[in-house]
Amino acid sequence: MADTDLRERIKEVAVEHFNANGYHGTTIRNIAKDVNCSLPMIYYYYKNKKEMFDEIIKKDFFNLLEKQASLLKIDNVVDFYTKFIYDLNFLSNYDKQVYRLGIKVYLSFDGDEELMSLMDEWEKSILPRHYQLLKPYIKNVGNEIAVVRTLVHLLETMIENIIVKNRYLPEDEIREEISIVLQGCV
Amino acid sequence: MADTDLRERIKEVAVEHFNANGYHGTTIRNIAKDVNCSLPMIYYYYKNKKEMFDEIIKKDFFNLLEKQASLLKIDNVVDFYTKFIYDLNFLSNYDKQVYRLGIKVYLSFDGDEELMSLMDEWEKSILPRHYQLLKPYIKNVGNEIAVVRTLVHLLETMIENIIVKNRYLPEDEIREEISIVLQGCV
DNA sequence: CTATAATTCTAACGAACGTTAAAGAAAGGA
DNA sequence: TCCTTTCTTTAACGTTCGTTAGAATTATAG
Repeated sequence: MADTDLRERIKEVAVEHFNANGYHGTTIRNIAKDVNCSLPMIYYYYKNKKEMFDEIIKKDFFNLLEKQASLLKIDNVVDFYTKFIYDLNFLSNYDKQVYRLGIKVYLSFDGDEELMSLMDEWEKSILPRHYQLLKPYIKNVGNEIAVVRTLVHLLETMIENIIVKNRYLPEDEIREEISIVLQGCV
Repeated sequence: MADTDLRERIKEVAVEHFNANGYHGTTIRNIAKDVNCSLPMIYYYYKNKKEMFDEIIKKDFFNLLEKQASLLKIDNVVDFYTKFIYDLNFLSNYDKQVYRLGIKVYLSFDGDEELMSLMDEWEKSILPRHYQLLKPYIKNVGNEIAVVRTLVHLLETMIENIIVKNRYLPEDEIREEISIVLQGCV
């Protein structure tokens, strides 16, 4: 086992535990047991429980979000958003769990004030980004902003179904729903 | 203070704590401190921590859901769903927090397997109920089921915004989004 | 081979947890 | 008045928590 393999392994197990039991329900001892290492090893690689949780959200979750956002390049609008959501089905287990944990913090079901405000900032950037993306392709009048807002809301629910409830969403259902929202606009 | 006033007060404070800190992050001592009673008083009225949590979900949350569902009577479809969501803004603080806690369990962010499966049953009833409600008013062909599904998904996000993120959703925004989904069908 | 640095362990610390025993106050009917 | 039931408290139990001290082991470099 190489240098930081154990560190990564600890974090993987921690993500599972934080997901299953929440921050307070997760114990360092249980993590160590599942990793098959001694308890103080956790403290060798991480300053404490809180810094571990913070690293998962601040590093891994936001990396994931940025990676996702960077993929936002449009050809056909419906095709594009369908693929965007559909691909979430095939994220790695670790990425899914990090994503799930992030959503948990986003909904202020876990984490602390600091992480929450990071989330708020991110959220504020969502609508403008999608509006800018869709702008060149929307031909309708008047209610474009409402359409983008509705679309983003719909995307949120679908993301939650895949990531949080761990369901498989078939491509045609995704396409159907996106088409309904965008019908006549694009 | 009457007979069961203290019992209710304890539950109110408990709901706040479960919401803010999760099941494991909530301590009986902190509840007692906020209620301004001694620690064993909690055990005088509730068998233990778990039964308290269970009562909140099984009694209060599901009562709330049923009360909401019983209001589902349609005149004008868009008006109706708009009002349905808009009224959530004005739920009492206690009802909002119970609702929030229920959603937390629904997303399996808290609670246990038993509560989760209760939620699953409830969830299965959602789509058929809305489909039956909307059926007489939908005039479109082919994709009615997808429209209902999309509508329910949209409703979910809006409920989450009001209840979980504790935001005020203005009536016209709600109406706009519902209209976009239902456009041409109703 | 030896010394230094990087890992990993056993053992324990104080604090906080859920829960309960046991007894004191308050209230109400006889 | 006294007795019984209902409410409320102080004090403590055993357990588990996050965290650390300090020593043992392993790897690395000279």
